[in-house]
Formats: sequence, structure tokens, C-alpha cells
Amino acid sequence: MHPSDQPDTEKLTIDQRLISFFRDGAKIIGLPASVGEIFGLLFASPKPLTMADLVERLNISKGSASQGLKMLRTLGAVRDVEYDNDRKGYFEADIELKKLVGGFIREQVRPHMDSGTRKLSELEQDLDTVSDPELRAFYENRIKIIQRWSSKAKLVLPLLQKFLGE
Amino acid sequence: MHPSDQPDTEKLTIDQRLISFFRDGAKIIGLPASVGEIFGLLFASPKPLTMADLVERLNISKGSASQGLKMLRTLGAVRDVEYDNDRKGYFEADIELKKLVGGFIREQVRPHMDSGTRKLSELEQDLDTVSDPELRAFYENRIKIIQRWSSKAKLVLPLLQKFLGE
DNA sequence: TTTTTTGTTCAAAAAAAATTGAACTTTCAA
DNA sequence: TTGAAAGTTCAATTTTTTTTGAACAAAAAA
Repeated sequence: MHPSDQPDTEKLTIDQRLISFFRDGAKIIGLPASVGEIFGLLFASPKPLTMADLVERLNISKGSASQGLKMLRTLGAVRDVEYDNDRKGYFEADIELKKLVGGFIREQVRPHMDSGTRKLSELEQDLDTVSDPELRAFYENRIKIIQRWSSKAKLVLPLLQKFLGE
Repeated sequence: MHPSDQPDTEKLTIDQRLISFFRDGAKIIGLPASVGEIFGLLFASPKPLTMADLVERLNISKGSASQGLKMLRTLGAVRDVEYDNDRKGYFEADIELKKLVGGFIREQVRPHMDSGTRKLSELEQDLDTVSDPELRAFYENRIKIIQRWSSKAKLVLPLLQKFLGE
């Protein structure tokens, strides 16, 4: 086997590995791969980077870079920094787990939980429309089960945040 | 406005609402909608159902029903039951939160975490290839940061399971 | 055995999600 | 002002994921 025929995994640089690590991580939590790559590159960079840097080093379009950065800023995973007293915008990865998890919960988890809670209460109100008493008792019990789940979930989030906040 | 022109949300039955509730829930945690619908219908049913019931009531193909049930059984969210001493297979939703969360963690979370851990240790070994000492120190620090995250995550899972197990 | 019913598999089709890139807006320096 | 650089938006395209359905396999009944 010729030396240069080694599998890819042998010749990746550290920053390429970090980019790949965060690409996978993003997919796992349901974010686009490009968002993970952007975070990965920023995380792997000792200096702040510009949007143009991201486009060039990740081979993504300006549109992806812009949208990805927007999402990462909303999540609180990336922040704008002054640098080189340049007119361009520079970005840095935020490395506090507390902030990353907090942003994810605030932006991705809470909205879903809230809409779930709303749907659940609509469901409860519709119980009146069930005339068969046996079926109705069954549904009442099922709804109670979901409510127990839901109240647990609501307790878990702050607990999680507390635990992760050092 | 004619009475029958009311928005859909007004004329859904309880089981339709439960199906929709779990369809959304499935999507949120990254499972196919059909898997959520199958669980929802089983959850909303006082009696066990067959695969043919699922196909008929959810308007999905036999293939989807088979694959969806397979996934739900692997997750421990649905179980086979004897019923009507019939040759057909009958299924029931499992309603223990502990089991649902446990299955999700075992099947969906752990494998990802394990592969992440593996990637991380590969990364560490490649530090040797970084010759510039300043850059190397920077990467060492970054890897330490991820390792701190990782050890927290490893502590969180059992904690979560304990909390949810009543 | 042969037939019928039940369930699985997987290539192809459909649907959903991510990405691109060109047109547009904003901002600042000349 | 005007023009160039930086950044955003969104319709069209590409990629990925899900779903379908027909062929196949297993198992019980006839």
C-alpha cells in the first residue's frame, strides 16, 4: 500500500478533525451540518474569523455562512468581536457549556415544549365530546399520563441547567 | 361562516389529536413522523392493534408500519402482546417514562456519545503532529474543554434516568 | 403439499431539509 | 454623492431522509 493511500482518518489536521467533530455533533442535536462546521472552525481558531474566512475554509456559500452565523448567534454559541480595527465583522466561538446548553434549551427545547403544552390543553378540552363513558375514562387516564411526563420534563430542564452551570 | 368551515383544529377527535401530538414529538427528537403516529395510535387505543390496523387507520404503507414497529420495539416503546388468540401480531404502547427515556438514551444517545469519545481520543493522539508550540498549547486547551463537557455529559445521563425513574 | 395470510426487505419515488448563488440592502470610505 | 465592500434574503437547486410498494420469506390453514 502506498503511503498516500492511507485512509482519510490518518491525514486530517486537528482543525479538520474539530470541524468534523462538531459537524457530527450538530447533526445529532438536529442542527444543519454547516452550522456545526462553522462552530467547529471558530472553536479551532486561535483568532476571530470573518464570514469570508468561513466561506473560504469550509467551502460553503456566503448564504450558508450568513444563515449559519445568524443561528449560532441566536443560540449564543458565537459572538461578535472587535478585531484588527477593521470594518468587517469578526466572530468567536463561545466555550461556556452553560451558555451553549442554555441557548439550545431556550431556542430549541422550550418552544417545542410550550407548543406541546398548548396542544395538550386543547386535547383536555375536547374530552367533553367523547360520549362513551368507558372510552372517556380511558382517555382521561392517558391524558393524565402525558401530564405526569410533562411536569417531569419541566422540572428536569432547570435541574439540568443547574448541574451544567458548574 | 358555515359551521363546517371551521378550522381543522376544531373537529379533530381525541385519537387524531394524540396521533398528531406524538407525530410532532417524534420529529422533535429526530424520529420519522410515521413512527410518532404509530406510537400515538397505539397510545390512544384501549385495545392492542395489528399491523393491518395501523396501515388502515394511519394510511401508511405496510413497509412503513413494519419498519416503524421495528424501531419502536427496539426503543422499548411498543411491545408484542397476545390477544384474541389470533395468529396475527398485536401491539401495545408502553407508557412508562423510565422505559421510553431509557430506550431513547440506549439506542440514540449512547451510540453517538461513544463515537464522539472515540473521535476525541483520536484527536488527542494527533496533537503530536502540531509542531508550532503556541498553536499546540491552544489545541491542548481546546481538547481539555471538550473533555470537561464530555465528562459532564456522562454524569448527566444516569442522573436523568434516576430522576425520571419515579 | 399447496394456498393463504402475515410480515419483511429494499430499490425506487416522493417529500423534506439544507445549500447555493444572484439580486438586493446596508455601510462606510473616498 | 458615488462606489466598493460586507452582509442578507430567498427562489431554485441539490442532498438527504422518509415512504412506498412489489417481490420475497415465513408460518399456519386448508
